[in-house]
Amino acid sequence: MTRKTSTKLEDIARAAGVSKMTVSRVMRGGTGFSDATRDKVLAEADRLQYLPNRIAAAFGSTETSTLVGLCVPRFTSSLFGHVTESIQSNLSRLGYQTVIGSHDQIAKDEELWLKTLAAWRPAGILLAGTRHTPDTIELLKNLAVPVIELWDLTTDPLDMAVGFSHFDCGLTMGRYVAQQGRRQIGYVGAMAGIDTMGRARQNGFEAAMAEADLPLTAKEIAHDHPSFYTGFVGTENILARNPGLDALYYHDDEMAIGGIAYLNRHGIRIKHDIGVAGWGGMEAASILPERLTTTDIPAGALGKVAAEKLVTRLRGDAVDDVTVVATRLIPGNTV
Amino acid sequence: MTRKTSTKLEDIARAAGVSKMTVSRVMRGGTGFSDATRDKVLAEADRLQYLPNRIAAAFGSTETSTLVGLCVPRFTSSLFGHVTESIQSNLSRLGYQTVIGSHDQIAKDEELWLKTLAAWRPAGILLAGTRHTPDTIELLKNLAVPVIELWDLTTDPLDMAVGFSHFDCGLTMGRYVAQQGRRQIGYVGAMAGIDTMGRARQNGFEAAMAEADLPLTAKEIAHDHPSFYTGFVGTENILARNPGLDALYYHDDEMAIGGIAYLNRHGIRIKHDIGVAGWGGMEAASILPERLTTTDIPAGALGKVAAEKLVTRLRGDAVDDVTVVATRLIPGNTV
DNA sequence: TGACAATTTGTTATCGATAACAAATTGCCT
DNA sequence: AGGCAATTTGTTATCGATAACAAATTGTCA
Repeated sequence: MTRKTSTKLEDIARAAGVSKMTVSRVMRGGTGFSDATRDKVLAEADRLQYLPNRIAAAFGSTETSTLVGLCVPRFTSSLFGHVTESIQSNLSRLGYQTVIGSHDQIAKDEELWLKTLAAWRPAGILLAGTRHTPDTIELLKNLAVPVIELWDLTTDPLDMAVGFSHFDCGLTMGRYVAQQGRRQIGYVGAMAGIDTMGRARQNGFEAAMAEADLPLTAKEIAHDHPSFYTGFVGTENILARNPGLDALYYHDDEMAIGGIAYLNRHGIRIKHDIGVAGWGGMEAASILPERLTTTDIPAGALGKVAAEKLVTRLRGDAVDDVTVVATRLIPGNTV
Repeated sequence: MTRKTSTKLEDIARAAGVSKMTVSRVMRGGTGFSDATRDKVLAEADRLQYLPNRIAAAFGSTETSTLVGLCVPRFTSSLFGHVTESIQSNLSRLGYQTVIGSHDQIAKDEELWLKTLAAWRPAGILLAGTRHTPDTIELLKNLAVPVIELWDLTTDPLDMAVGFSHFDCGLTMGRYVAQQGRRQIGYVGAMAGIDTMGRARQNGFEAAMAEADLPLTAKEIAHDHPSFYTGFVGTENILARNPGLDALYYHDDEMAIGGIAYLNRHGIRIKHDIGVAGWGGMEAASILPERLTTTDIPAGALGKVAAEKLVTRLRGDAVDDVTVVATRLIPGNTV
């Protein structure tokens, strides 16, 4: 069997004239060795270009896996990009490595990803979303590691959760739009029947309509992913069927901006003729002549909180099961 | 020492009445066992809810690490989001797990990330960029695993490369803009002194200007990250200093769109008064009333090629050192 | 049927670190 | 100096799989 020949603890131990257990202790930086020993060992490790072997370390112990799994719907979304960036950099800072997966809202794909990840005995798991297959839930239970569900707090967490209520986002926006005097209000969505969180926002929005005795006049839910184009076309479709609409709530800002592009191109004045509200607080909205009415999501903060909460738990300290991240309605000037 | 109690090969072996070596062979799906044995073993594995232990497998062998490292500048960029998405899904399909890092154009951060990843003895490494510290290069050499540099082909690859020439992107666009009759041309960039690839595009662009005997009239290179806002402000600055400009080439589409927002807000007509060219082919450009003049980057294809190339090499088959991914100038209607 | 090849199965050693415990050394106090 | 505690260091067993080789079984053909 051909073996790697890189420096190992035993080589350092021999060179420094100590046992490899002592070297192990020094390398892990705890206590239980004299200053002289530490200096000698570190000098030899440096000279021999020692590269720690975490596979062997994880194998020999129960506690030292530093891999953390992160599964999101997709990395091409601006919000998930910020979450990923934040989680990765914070976990890295705390000494963990991030193993990623994406499921595109297909719970079975999350399960398949989790199965391969589980073979690596990760220290913890972060899942964006709350819809899981029964096998996923059972596997997570068997793994017995901390799990944080990100993004949505609509349902009970499996273990821990960091996020906010999408229902409340929709509810709050719905109340705001109604309060601005809009009466013929439509919803333009995406990923029909697949995206539970967009659906939760829609439900919240409809609840606000019901409160105000305003039936949600129209809905246009595309089957595609949310995108500028989906918003553009969705707006075209909903207005063709419902010419009298005076406000539109979109799945997200990207679609809202696409919708605004449609409205601009057809001489329909934003706010004056029709109100537009988005969700997500994406930077792209900054190019609009008027500030977009939307809900700001602190994606970076969410990732940071999640990473720190996971590590706190891994270190054995107590943490709250659920952390709510504050979202903020940005009134803007488009409704 | 408290140990995990999950099912191991030995448990299956005992239950199925065979040796654990036979179970190992069956689980890995090769040959060297009868159909009857395989069925018996798989049935027991299923009944006992066997979860493979890749840490032990990787430890016991030289060949079975399935972790692949991916380091990009940041995950919040649309293009890198697409690359990440594509690499992750393709590596996953081929049986590998993706461990991510981001360096935000700081070579030292890439090195630190690589050092922690190296401890996991990854099967391969994907790096977006070609600027590395000496220690990074030495570590990669010692690791002796396939390395693919993504994105830029301007310099010689360390091992393998998948990408395109940023210099050529700038050169081609520069020639196009000059050919459209523009004579007073400015460049609006970002991450001054940090981003080598944006710089390469700028160099190519300037080379085209020199060819056409057009000195690049003005440059405005922000220190910030590229963003809509950076493009907005950069445009304001460059025009304040150079009112006569008749074309602007931007670091990327995001900045170009920000620039267009500025121009629109000040009644400056795109194309008629001033030409605008971007880079990247981002979807957000689809909201513009006219199609943006830009260079389309096939980020998804690039990721797929890189993932497949890495795996081909890992399987021991021959691959080309360098794969060029075709970029495409989109004439659009803004220059 | 016998001989030899091909296939299937088992045995033993091993990867590189850590846990648990034991032993040796050092420090501190009276 | 003596005795006890605290610190430092070493020894042994072990994690769960795979590689290499050996043995047993099955298959094939003259």
